[in-house]
Amino acid sequence: MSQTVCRLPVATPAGIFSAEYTARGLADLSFPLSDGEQSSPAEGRRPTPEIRRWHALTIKAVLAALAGKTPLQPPPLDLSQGTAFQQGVWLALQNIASGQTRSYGEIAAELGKPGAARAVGAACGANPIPVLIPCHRVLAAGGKLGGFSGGLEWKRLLLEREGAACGP
DNA sequence: CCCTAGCGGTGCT
DNA sequence: AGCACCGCTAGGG
Repeated sequence: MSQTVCRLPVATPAGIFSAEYTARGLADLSFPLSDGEQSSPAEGRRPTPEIRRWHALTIKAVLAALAGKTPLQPPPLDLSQGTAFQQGVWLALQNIASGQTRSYGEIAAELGKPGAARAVGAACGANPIPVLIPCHRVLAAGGKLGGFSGGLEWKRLLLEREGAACGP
């Protein structure tokens, strides 16, 4: 269920992201591949008019995020592939304003599971839509940077662009 | 700084 | 059921 309908490129000054859509919305956003390998420009079925509309929103939102601005209207997100816990985490992440940060433990507590900081980290790592779902705004306790599946350089860059305090 | 124990969720066997 | 992962954390050298 909820298969990928098509994959489209998102060109930015920082490289070409890749967006995957299902009938429900944006389901995956990948960072630009490391120098060298190219992804095919597009894959899957030809985008429907609806998906083309969503994709325009995706492009705007990603560009805005990379510029440190808060995108006004992101596309609908299809998070149905996640477990209930992961969806809870991803929802909580979307409530962190640009420039703000939380710790993994704080997110866990917010979800009523105070001991689940590590699980929150795992859920952040499973976030299919980085940048738009701002998993980079979650730091380790004590203001330390913590990890980032897309590479810590991205985490630092995104935090810096939105003027967040990140680490000593 | 390092190391250790304990933690919750997830996926594989 | 068991087990081995993890973007963690608190506590102790």
